[in-house]
Amino acid sequence: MKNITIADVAKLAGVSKSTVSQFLNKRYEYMSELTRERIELAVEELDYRPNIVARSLTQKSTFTVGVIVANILHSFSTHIIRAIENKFYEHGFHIIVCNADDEPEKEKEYIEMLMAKQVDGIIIFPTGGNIDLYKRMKKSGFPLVFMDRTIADLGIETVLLDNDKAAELAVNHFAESGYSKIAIVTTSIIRNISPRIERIQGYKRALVSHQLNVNADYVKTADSDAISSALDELFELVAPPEALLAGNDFVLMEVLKYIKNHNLIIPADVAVIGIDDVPFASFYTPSITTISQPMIEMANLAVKLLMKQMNEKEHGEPEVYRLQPTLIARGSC
Amino acid sequence: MKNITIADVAKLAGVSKSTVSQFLNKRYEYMSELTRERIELAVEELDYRPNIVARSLTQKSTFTVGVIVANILHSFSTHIIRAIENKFYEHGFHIIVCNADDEPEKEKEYIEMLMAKQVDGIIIFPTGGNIDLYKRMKKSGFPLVFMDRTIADLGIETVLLDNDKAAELAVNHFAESGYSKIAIVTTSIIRNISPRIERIQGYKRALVSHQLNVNADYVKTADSDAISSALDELFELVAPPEALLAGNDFVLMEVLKYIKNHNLIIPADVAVIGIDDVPFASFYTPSITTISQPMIEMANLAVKLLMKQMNEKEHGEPEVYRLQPTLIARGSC
DNA sequence: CTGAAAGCGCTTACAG
DNA sequence: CTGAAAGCGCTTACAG
Repeated sequence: MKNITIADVAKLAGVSKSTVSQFLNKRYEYMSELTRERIELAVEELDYRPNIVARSLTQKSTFTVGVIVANILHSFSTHIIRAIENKFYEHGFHIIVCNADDEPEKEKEYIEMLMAKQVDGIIIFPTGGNIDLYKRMKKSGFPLVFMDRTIADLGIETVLLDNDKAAELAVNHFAESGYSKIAIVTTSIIRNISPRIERIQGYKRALVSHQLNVNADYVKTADSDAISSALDELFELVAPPEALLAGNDFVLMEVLKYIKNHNLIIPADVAVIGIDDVPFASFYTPSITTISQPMIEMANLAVKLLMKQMNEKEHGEPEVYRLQPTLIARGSC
Repeated sequence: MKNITIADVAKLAGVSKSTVSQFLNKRYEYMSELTRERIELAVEELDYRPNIVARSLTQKSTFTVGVIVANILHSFSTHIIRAIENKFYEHGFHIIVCNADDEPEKEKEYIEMLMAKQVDGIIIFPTGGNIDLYKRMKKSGFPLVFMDRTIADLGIETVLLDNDKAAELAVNHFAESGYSKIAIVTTSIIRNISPRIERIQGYKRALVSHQLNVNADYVKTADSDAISSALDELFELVAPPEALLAGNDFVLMEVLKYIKNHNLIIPADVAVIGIDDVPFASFYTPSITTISQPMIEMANLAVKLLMKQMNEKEHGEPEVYRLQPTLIARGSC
């Protein structure tokens, strides 16, 4: 069951390996009709498939890129991965998906493994825990794009949501519906995960622009498993909030669980808006008003930027691209 | 910015490439303490990383496996991918995730690309549209495991849910709650996608065992976008069903949308059970009774079977493994 | 228009 | 205990 190689094709077609290689790479210009046909036949006959590993070794390109997501369980991550995969498929590239599980250590191992595997570039949802490594990659000119999260002063091209704006849209909507006691809940902000920080900033700024009080008690950050008790604290306040902005899909689910368990009514007791347009938003009761991210565009842009880096030796000034969120008004506010 | 290779290390350490290679592969037995230390230092000094592509070429193993899912948008697929990835990570393997998008043509391209890339094995959620190709792979001894769906008479190792049992659990639960007008809705069964067929069979068998009528009008199969009209037909029957078994997560979502749009009450107007324990089941109103698949075990088993095939030349008799579902009783029935 | 040769960066018998 | 040589399956100048 030995593999058939270019040598077998060459022998059968009665030409040299070089010529077969030219054929495989569709460089027909200097090839006689006859030669071409004979090779074509031989390839057919042997059902020959080029070994891409060997090709990669000579060409210094594996036609594979890595995608390391911080946490694959976010519906955002899954959708982005899918869109990235789709786009690269069009270009004949494969992606290797890695899940850092929010652990910088795991992220580091993945980066090293991917580079050892000679991937042509990497898209990372950075955990933020490997600054030195990011710097070294950047310095060595390795094609690299950040997604979803930005890290200050690194000069790495980044695609992310205009998070400030996302929070602002939500607060505007709450305010226009007459709410003034508006709280925000996000997952943990250790390691300064940028979207969370920016969403809180945007929330505060928007409150101010509506001449509303910024109440520190109304800003909660907690790990997934502690969100329920954070909500307890919120609702035990003398003046509990009447509107809740959920910072992402995890938080939204925790909020909805909490509301259900405490027999609260949306929006009569508390209005809700979630950032990330989760699949069930439209048929939940009541339907949930959400802020949607332009995921396809974000994915396509990241792919485009990475491809550009892979194709050009000269890298331009890296930019941070902030795409615009949209509010989808439904029944929860 | 030239890459540093084993030759650079050898030169710096003052030994041959062979010896460095021995070192890298941790074959220290016949190596003097001194040599080892010098190589260690040289590797450190140069920050040398082996090129895995080159290694793969000689070793005929890429330490990479492919996973082709029929449709990545099912929450089941995502969870399985995550668990597979986790398990392979432990073994030092990477996975390349491909999404066939329910298109046999795309599945075929992926299989060919993965094999050209010399992956060590593939786990497929088969679309069912490439029987000849599956056969050829099997015949050539290429490590291959099917997940979620089985294809008759192919002799390929398969891990899937006991689908018959899944439907039975649901029907039992409906019956015990006093329902007799029980319908089942699944996505399209063209190409004989096995879980759908088996779930319908299990449904029928369970009805019989409860001495209930098997009413052909109560069995609906339709593409995602046609489920809504299938439900119309169901509810326009002279004797509309009072209980609905949703064949998977897509169907469940369509069912819930439909129910919401028509102002029906669960379970008063219609009881609902969904196969696949979707994330929102526990906090939906009412909470949704579901049939849960043992996803982690299924993933781990598939990995184990594939690893076994990759490590043994002699393949034993391929088996079909059906894992057991569990019913999670909640408020919708 | 086509082929011989060198090279990509490793590993693997084999010899000493 | 260590090294020279061949080989993995391709591609790429270069020569003719």
